[in-house]
Amino acid sequence: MKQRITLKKIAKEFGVSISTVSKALKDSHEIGEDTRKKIQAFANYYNYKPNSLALQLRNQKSSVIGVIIPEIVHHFFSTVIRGIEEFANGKGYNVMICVSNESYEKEVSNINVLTNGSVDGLIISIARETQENRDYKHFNSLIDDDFPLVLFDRVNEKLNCDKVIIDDVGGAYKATNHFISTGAKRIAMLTTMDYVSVGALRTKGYLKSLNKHGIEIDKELIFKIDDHLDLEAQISQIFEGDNPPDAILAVNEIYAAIALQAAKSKGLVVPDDVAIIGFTSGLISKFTSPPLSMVEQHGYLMGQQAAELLIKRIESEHAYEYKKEVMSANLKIRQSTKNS
Amino acid sequence: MKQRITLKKIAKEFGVSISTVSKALKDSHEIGEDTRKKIQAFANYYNYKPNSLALQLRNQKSSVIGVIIPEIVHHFFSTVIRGIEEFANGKGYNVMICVSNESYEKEVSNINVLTNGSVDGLIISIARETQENRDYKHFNSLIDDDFPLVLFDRVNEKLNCDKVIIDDVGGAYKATNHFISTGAKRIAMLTTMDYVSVGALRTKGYLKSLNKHGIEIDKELIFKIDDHLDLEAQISQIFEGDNPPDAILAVNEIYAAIALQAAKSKGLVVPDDVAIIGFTSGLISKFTSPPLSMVEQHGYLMGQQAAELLIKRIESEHAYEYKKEVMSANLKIRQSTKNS
DNA sequence: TTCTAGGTTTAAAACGTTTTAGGAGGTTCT
DNA sequence: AGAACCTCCTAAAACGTTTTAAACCTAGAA
Repeated sequence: MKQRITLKKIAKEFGVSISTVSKALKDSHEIGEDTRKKIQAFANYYNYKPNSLALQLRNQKSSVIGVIIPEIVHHFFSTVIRGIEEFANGKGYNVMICVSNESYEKEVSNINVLTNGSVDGLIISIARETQENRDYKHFNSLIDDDFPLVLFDRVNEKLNCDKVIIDDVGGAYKATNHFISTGAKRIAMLTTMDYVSVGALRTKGYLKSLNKHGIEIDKELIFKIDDHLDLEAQISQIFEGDNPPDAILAVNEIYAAIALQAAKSKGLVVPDDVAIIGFTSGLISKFTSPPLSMVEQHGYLMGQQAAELLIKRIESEHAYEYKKEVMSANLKIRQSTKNS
Repeated sequence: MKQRITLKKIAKEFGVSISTVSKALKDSHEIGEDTRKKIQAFANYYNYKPNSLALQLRNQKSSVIGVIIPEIVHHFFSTVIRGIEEFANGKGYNVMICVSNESYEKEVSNINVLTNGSVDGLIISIARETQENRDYKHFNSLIDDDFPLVLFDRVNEKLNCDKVIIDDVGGAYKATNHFISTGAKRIAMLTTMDYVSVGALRTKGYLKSLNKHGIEIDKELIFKIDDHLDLEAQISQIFEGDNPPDAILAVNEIYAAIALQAAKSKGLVVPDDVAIIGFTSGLISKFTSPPLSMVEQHGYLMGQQAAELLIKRIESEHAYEYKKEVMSANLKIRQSTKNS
């Protein structure tokens, strides 16, 4: 790669000092007009751009935001990144992405790498393995150092920092209410293992709705899927019992789509025999047949919110109390549910 | 945020010089054992990490790879990023993502920001608007400076740099052959405007197959969709003519899925009345009914390839000729096509 | 005693930038 | 003539690190 032009080289070229060049390029009145013009023309010709590393070092600020997500090939997360990216860019920040790949190890090492000065703050959604282990010391040490940190979607309530989450309880509550009001009697919950925070919260909303309507809870109707095992096999179990559900609330888009396929392959008609709602932010649900009713997750807004919280934190001189933003989750009815 | 500990502070603490501290932390034999141990213990206690900005400045190397993609909420691109991320991390690099949002302006400004020293090289997929305008001077100036650059998927043949592309011609050729061998007579091509490089190439493969089989080309069967307008409306036109196609090759997953919906809403049976194949890398095609046959795009491998080419280029001392890697695109038959 | 060798430590430059404080040289005012 | 004030420019410090060259001891050898 060709050597880039620096202030030093320009200074040498004209036999002036580095500071003269620096000021000339800033159009400072301290520098005589002809010197200024000469230097500007030269710098322009050689396409001078200040080295941002040097600037960052001097200013003790990188104007880069680090983002650590469990997985990037995932519609929801990429939507969030989009929101972060857009908001951050508008404020003059760039975005550096790392993927923890759901691994505790990698989450820790990503945090280590990014906090070595290359990043002014961090936006993170916690890895599955970390939630499983309940080991949050890497986050706590960040917090102890007052390092700007925003957690989103997969958060831990005990961590003392800014957070932005979806109203998981509310979304599941609304969905379950909708099932009940359209006549469903046996509503199944298709969820994750308990340690995944969103799975637990959505189940909570489901239970809340059943309770409110005085419907007895049947544990046989709560299916906890293990992501490490075969999804299709586990999900098709739903229809094996002798008293199968007439409605299914799925904790994410893939589960919902697989449940739909399984139902159809059992010869069941959706939504007449069984209605389905999934939490989603993806495109799949639009193209299944019938298209899936869903609880919409506004990833884009979530990303914007997270970036806004983070940048405020980065740019504020003094400490202030941590905020928790809750994004509402609304129901989008398509054809996998009956009309009320 | 708390001030981070630096060599200078440690040096002050012990009344020694900065170089002593630096060497002590590197376990250099030049430093006496007791001094070394003392300093190491102290640094460890205060969790000293070298400031990477300072290192980057000194070493004239950031170990960061910049990636500019047209859109991140897109299964194919996020898969590519995943491949880049994984390969780059393995080689000790981090990844910085920018989204051009298909805009020429933003592509230029992203390149400007990233090449200010914050990034050792760039991996880019060209924005639609840039392809539309045929204005590649920002790329050419990068190339003139010998700045490490790899283009992927949406490339321009005239640009003199490393490239990795999918065998678009071959993929479309195979898909069209499959249609012909399963008895299709009127094969439609559902593609983009000509300026999108992949659209043009896939159409080329389609034409090549027709030519080889001595099938006359019917321009009425080539539908060029304008991404700026309503997709559903344009795509449903396919079935309006009085001699509609019995097979459709779609240039991407969304077009294929919409074509499928349109066919079904016309009362056509897929694949009996009309067969469909789409270029895809997403999840949608798996969950439509019937699931879509597809030309698989190996985004993950593509990302790895791109990262490998780039890092080789970054780390090589001397110039060498530019490479073009072509990833093969194979056909995955599901239920939207007849069996041969 | 003086020299040498070896062990331990430091000064200084380098990476590229900005900024504060000040210096040179001229003009103007008293 | 001397003071005061411009205009134009520069030196040097600062950000945090690594590394080369050199300096300072002390012990042992001559």
